[in-house]
Amino acid sequence: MEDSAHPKRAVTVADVAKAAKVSKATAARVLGGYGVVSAKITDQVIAAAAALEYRPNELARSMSTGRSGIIGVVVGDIENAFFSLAVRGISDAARLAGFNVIIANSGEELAAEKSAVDLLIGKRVDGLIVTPARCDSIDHLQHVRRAGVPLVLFDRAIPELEADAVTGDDRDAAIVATRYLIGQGHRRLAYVSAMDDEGGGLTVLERISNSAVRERVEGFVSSLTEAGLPNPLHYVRLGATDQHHTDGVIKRLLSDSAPPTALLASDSLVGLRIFKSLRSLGLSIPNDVSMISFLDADWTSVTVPPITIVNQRVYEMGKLAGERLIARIERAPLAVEHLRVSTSLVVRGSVATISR
Amino acid sequence: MEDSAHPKRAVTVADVAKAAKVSKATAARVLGGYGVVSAKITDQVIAAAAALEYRPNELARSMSTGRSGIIGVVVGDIENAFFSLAVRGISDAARLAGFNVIIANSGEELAAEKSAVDLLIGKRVDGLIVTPARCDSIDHLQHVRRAGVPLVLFDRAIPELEADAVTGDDRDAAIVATRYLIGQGHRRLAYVSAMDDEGGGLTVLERISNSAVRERVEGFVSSLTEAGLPNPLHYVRLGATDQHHTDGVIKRLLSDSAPPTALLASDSLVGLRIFKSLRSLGLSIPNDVSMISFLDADWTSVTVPPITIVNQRVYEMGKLAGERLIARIERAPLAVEHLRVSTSLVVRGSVATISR
DNA sequence: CCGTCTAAAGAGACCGGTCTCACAACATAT
DNA sequence: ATATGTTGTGAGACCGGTCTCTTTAGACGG
Repeated sequence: MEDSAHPKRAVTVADVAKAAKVSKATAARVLGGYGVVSAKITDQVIAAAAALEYRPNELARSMSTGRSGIIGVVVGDIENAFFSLAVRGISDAARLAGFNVIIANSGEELAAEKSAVDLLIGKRVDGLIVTPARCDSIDHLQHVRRAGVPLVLFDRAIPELEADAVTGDDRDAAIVATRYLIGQGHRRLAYVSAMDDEGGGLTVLERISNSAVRERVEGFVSSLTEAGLPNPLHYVRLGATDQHHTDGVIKRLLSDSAPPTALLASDSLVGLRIFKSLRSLGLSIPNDVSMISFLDADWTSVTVPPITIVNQRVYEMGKLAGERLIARIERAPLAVEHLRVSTSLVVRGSVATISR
Repeated sequence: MEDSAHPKRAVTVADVAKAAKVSKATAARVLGGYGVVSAKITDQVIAAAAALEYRPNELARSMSTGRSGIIGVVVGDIENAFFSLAVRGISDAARLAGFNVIIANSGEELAAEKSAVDLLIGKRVDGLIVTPARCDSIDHLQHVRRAGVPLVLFDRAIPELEADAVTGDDRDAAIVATRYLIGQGHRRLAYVSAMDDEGGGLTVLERISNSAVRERVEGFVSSLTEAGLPNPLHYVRLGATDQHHTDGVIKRLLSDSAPPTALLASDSLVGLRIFKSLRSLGLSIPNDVSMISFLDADWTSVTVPPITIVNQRVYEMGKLAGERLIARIERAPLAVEHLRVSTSLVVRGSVATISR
């Protein structure tokens, strides 16, 4: 009774050709929309195709044309609003140009990233957008370039790799946020990131294998230095990977003999965790401690107080990355560029003014 | 200077075979991991493959095996936390079984959904997970079935279509939430959804072409009826598609001669918009009006008051859908089932108790 | 020493498209 | 009339794998 009894060999051009009583080549010309065919034969073929419910096998098409019409995207974590917004931007750019998107999650793990890249290359994607988990391990990306597959890095740049990158202007963003805090009278500022905190014996900066975070920390540090504040790295903390760890990080920061009066959260997930940590400690924002988060996530505008944020135009970043990649796919010779999308500070209510 | 000068014809089994001085068939056996090959030759081939940096062309592989190892997912909007969580669940299930995921956005538009489905079928995905934008237009999905491609519907069921569906237990969820509100003394309850409000001359229920929303509204209505409350559809409103429209919907609801005392938001995006609407109207939750939202979105736990929600286990739903699809792909004969993932009410602070 | 059996390797068809080339039919030029 | 050009169609190679079938070589028995 099931029509799935016959595993239903798909209808091919040859089938259509036979039904329309023309050669396979002719049917293919009509169906593929290339070459020249008379109007009469065209109609015959189209009618036959409709009757048989012909659907072209894109796989076979890709095989002979060498183009798959797919762009591969490797992100850290789709569940993160940052990436889902970016993916949306990429998808929109792709759709506009007739490309499709295949997404792989790396979970910010190098091994997963490598295998995802390998797999996408295997699928013969026309191009690749990658958020590199680490900026210090580039073999697999080097291989992408050697394979001749267009590559655009997203959110994080790797100067040693000759590949386009689309990032936010992280250094500048951190500077603007930090200067703002200093301008509001803060003198002890902390920077909190979710980066894995593993490297033993390395300085904080050396441990940051993620260019976006590093640039921000550098901007943060340079602003503190510029303001003549001592020991700028003292309050830079990594490892806010989940709520539990964040609680620990925050508790330790605030039990310092001279605790920071303001916290800068490296992304909206960290920001949310910090917010919850502070709340569970019974601390009031901004009276007890001020904070600024990156990314205009949903939650930041509905808290009390609403959170002052660094607005990263992530959708635009994604769209730009998509467009750049497609440009590279369609007309190859382009100079390698690092595109920076500017950010802006959105002042809301989470920063107190400290009077001396 | 550029190595991209040579468009770098990819390395094939034939190349590896030549380098290893064996036949193409033998090299393919080693590289494809099938058949029998002596240890010595195996080593030769592997060495040659490594030297040439051979990467199999999955496209060609899929062509001959008939399996692509890809499952296609068509969602309404990846930017929506509901879908990105679901996609995460699907991806995890897929990865575990060695499948990859290709994602397409329908923007909840039927035309986009159709073309996405067609395209994925063209790519010869091994199976399809679709969130149907409308439950009353099923030609394209019927075609998926006729093409013999396994299909699982997500979030919304279509009984007329013989296809598996994974949804939340929407009816029950609405009943639990509604009864809770009634139990807290509320007598005038509103239900607000983001569904497009287009159909002229139809009753509200007829206009809801989305089974999840319809089930919820039905549950909502039946609970009101059960409690003996009059005119249960009076406060059911569609069209909260963006902030502006939501502001309008809320304003109109609350200027009713007998305004509702509690609002039920159909999803977390609507919930957030309602929250903002109420705030901009200067109304206090829950003193002036109570609300419950679907989905445990980030923002719901950090507002003041935190929002009472219906917890949909979306990740589990996604994972279940993925697993179900894969089961169907790998061992076809399975009865069609509608799997419901139970939900639960998480009571927080957005519902007031009304004493009479 | 020959025949048989089996393991390992090679030859080549096939998947479903694209695309080059050959060829037929007819129009136009000489 | 033949030479040349144009247009539409057919035949078949090709993409890079898989996989079936055939062939070769070595092991073993009698």
